[in-house]
Amino acid sequence: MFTLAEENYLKAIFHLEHEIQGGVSTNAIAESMETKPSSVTDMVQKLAEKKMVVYKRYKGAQLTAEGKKVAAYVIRKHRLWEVFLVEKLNFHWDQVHEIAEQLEHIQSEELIIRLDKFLGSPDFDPHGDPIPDKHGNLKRTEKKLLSEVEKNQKGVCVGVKESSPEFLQYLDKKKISIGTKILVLGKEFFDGSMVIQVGEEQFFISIKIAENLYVQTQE
Amino acid sequence: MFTLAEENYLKAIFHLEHEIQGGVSTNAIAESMETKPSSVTDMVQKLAEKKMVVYKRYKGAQLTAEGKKVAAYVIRKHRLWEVFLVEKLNFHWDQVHEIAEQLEHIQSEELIIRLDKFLGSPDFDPHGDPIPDKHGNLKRTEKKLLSEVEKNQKGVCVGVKESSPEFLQYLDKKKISIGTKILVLGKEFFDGSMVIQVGEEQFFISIKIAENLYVQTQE
DNA sequence: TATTATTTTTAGTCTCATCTAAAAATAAAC
DNA sequence: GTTTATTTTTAGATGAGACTAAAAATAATA
Repeated sequence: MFTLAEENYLKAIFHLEHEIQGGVSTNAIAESMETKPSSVTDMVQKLAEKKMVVYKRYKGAQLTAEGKKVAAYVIRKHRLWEVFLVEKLNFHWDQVHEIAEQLEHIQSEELIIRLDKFLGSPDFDPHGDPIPDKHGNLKRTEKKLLSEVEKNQKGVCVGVKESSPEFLQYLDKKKISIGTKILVLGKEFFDGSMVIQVGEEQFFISIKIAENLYVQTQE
Repeated sequence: MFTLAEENYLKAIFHLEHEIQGGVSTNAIAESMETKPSSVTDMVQKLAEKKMVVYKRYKGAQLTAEGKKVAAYVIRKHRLWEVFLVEKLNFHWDQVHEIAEQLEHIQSEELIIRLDKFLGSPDFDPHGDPIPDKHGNLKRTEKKLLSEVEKNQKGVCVGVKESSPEFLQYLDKKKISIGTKILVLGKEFFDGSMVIQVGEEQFFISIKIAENLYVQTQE
């Protein structure tokens, strides 16, 4: 169907389209993929022939509906594998990206159907990013930083922004992991520190913690 | 380290060395890989430069110690993934080969260490083939067909020779799967049929069944 | 042993995905 | 509104890995 390189380009363009609006520039793609602009031009032209992107000289590339679908499916595979690596093989959040980069290119629809079921059809990966469904649709994400949550509001931990070993160890100690419910009991204007409740425990956290933890708030 | 193509060649040569003795011929490799002899010559020369095989013009190729190690590791990965697919994702024996062909090339030592542990460090894959250990050593295998097992001897089912859906369904019905202990109660010279015991059940099987089931006999 | 037949290798070509260097188009600055 | 700067594209080259067709070495046969 698609080569490894083609899939990587589609994925990169998909991500860039969510950051910047309109056509994605050749240079932007080249930078995000650590390759040369001339290589990007070649590949984008190839993808245009395959109707995966709309491309006009000097005007950048835009994914077609079909291109979006393919890209979202690659991302779906990537994120499902990340869940597998963390939940089943006990990898840490920050160790799984490179491996998932490889696993995302395995070709087998059936494999992904079964993997998804095996993992309990998760909606988020270990970094808190939403997993596209089989049709390429993303769950509308209400993901925000814990520091943005108001007093007396609840959130479910869905990932981290920074993932240094020290931070992850801190979270382990405080029994915070994916799916953990967090209630904000108080918020100090002066330094942004918070008092939160996790399970039965109530404790103080600094702004540094709150700014590096993603939660999904109940709507 | 090694490209996908290189790994596949090493694997193919490894398998062929176990079938025929001495150097493996260019033609044999080409046939087993469904490629042309001229392509094989090219690659074998490349592998010889990398000291993975010993190669003399017109004399075939032979794996070096290092080449054997690399090949065995690829096979180890392949078979571990097959166990994962069958045991965890509930694939059938005959559905997993193609997917494992892809998964075996994922590069991450840590992944395989953890996958192995997750699966309980299995010694055999779902087809009854032994899984090389991390050093590339194969468990000396006493694998034989059930039809070769003598009266009053026991064997542990380790795989199937043929794996048609009908046969697998038959085995399911008789509650025979990997790890099932089978005792041969009687053997008919005339047609090779047998009476065997599986669990508490005793029943009759034809030669056709016995010739397609691999067991490991206790030593 | 001379002569076929087979196997294996060489030589040259092709595609994919990348690169460098140079040209062309667009954007920014004076 | 020219001129400079930046971005993007073309042109040509490279390395992997495969192929076809032809040459060379080995094996089989008369």
